[in-house]
Amino acid sequence: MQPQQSFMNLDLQLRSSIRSAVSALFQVQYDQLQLQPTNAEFEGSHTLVCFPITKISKKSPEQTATAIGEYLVAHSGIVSRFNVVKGFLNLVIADKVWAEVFQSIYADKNFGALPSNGRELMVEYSSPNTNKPLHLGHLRNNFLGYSVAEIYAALGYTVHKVQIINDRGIHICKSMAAWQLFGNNETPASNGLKGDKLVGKYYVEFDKNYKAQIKDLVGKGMSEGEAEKQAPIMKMAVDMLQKWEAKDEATLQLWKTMNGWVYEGFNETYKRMGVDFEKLYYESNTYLLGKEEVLRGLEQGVFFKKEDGSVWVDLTSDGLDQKVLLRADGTSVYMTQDIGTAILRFRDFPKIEGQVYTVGNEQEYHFKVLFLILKKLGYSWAEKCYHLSYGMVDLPTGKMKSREGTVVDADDLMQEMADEAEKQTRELGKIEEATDAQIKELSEIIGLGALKFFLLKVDPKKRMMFDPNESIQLQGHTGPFIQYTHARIRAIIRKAEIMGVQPSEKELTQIAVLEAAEREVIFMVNNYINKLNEAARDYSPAVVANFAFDLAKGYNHFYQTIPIFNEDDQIKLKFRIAFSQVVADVLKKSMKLLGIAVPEKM
RNA sequence: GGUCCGGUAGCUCAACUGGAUAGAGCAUCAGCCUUCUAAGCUGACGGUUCGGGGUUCGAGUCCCUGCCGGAUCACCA
Repeated sequence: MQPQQSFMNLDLQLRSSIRSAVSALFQVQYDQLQLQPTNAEFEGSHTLVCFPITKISKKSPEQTATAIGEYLVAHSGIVSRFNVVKGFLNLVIADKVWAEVFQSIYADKNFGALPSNGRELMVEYSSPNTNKPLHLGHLRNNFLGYSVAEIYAALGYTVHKVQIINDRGIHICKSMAAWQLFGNNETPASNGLKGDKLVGKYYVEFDKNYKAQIKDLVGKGMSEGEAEKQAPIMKMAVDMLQKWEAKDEATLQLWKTMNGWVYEGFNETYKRMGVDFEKLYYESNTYLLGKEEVLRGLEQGVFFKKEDGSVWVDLTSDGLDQKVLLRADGTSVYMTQDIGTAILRFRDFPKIEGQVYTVGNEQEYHFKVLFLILKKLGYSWAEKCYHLSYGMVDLPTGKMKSREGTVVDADDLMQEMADEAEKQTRELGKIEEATDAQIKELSEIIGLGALKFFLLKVDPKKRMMFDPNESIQLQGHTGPFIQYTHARIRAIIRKAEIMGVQPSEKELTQIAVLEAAEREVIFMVNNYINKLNEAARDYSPAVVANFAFDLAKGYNHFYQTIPIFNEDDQIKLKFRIAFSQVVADVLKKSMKLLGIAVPEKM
């Protein structure tokens, strides 16, 4: 059931009218109505597909459609005209009905934000390793996860945003080893480098030396496989990992220090990205719980032990394979940690009905297995867990490879976008009285808006192409296009305020005739909640992004055709001010769900 | 090899989950600033929806089959 909405629900009314028509005409109860937007080439806004109804009506599609159309015009009170093309019944909603629809939206101060539905959800996103800085792939991840969380929140859910930080393991030990060898006690404070960048630098340094050592050993006649194990720097990293697990004080100290640098760097990046988290989980805190759970599962016979002492789960009956959960030496693997993390989260937030994991599609198998294991352990919520799987971000030059140095750094990219926005803002020179600081602030909004929109407009599950030249575009199907539309409307509102034009709710319904462009836009705005539901159902911010773009486009069409302030008719003038106001609000709200701000001027 | 995902205009993406003559943006070309912000608007050009079968009133969408690209099938995370 749809929650009660304070604005007039045209769709529901129309559906109910059509059902009445069908039952009156054909004496049959029919609920599977296929209602869709009317194609632009025909008159009308809503189209009823009548082919399926012919089975009931025992008439041709045209006759069926015509009969329903005539009935609706005579009895519904909302349909003023209709036309029939083949089996399609195109309905024209009366302008006074549109005016009422609009008025109810205008009057609803909370339009687009549903009241709490009492349900809780957790959304995990970001979840980086602590050995290198965030990159373009993380940007897609963060923007996606953040946006999905916001969309659910708008629909009345209480949403908890979290992440799991992979703070332990061989990767961070590699950076630690390299830093000890070559760091000369360098710190972010001593050299001014961002903490995550500094640690990342030593991760690269490790790899460089590691490769050189392997090459050297192979040159001395060692096999490649053996050399990978025997390289001194790798032995050092492995040794550190073991010391870490044994809680060696000096190792822990170094680990804490270097992770601390990384977190400082990450926080700066998150701040600029505009994302936030209610609670952070650290693998170093959850992997032990995972281990306990696995041992419990072992006792219960859910898992089994092999001769060497390693613990496994058998998923062959689910069409999957066997999977290791604890190594022979008792140490945990990635899966073990994720089991612990999931359980811990449900203990921390007992009211959540499920979790959304925003993680790349290369881990689809992992999550399939994870959810199955949790189910086997007896956690019923496992079925409500969802892997929000998204495709890789490709560069025109191909795949991003951190080892080949082809990654696009998140900080650099955000800076480039802001710089480009600033350049174009200054070239256009529209904001005459702006200070330098204001221009910087605006450029940040525009640059980040462009970047976020670019990454969010594509269906998450699809792999996407990131062309720097295209992403930096501020025209066309972009965030700034929508921001610009908003800014233009705000200029109109400011002017109306100066002129003292105050739309009143009562007058809004007095408008007799609407322009086509106005009808179209009201139709779109009226569809906003439907779009949010669709976006939530599909975990796809792209739905919201494309909605906002279409709405902006629709409004721009109106803007171009109708000079608002040339209007003598006060009712029309006021209606158009209110109408513009509503569009600006909905643009702002929908962009906010994408994490994108909209400026007052640009 | 098994499993999963994808293939739509020159390029980047849509298509309300089976509906009408498949739509936008970019690029190219032609128009629109003495009027609310031209980061805008209007038009033109652009398609065998990877190929081949099938299902039905109707298929980009569902089924089968082949081709191409990607991911995954680790005691890595």
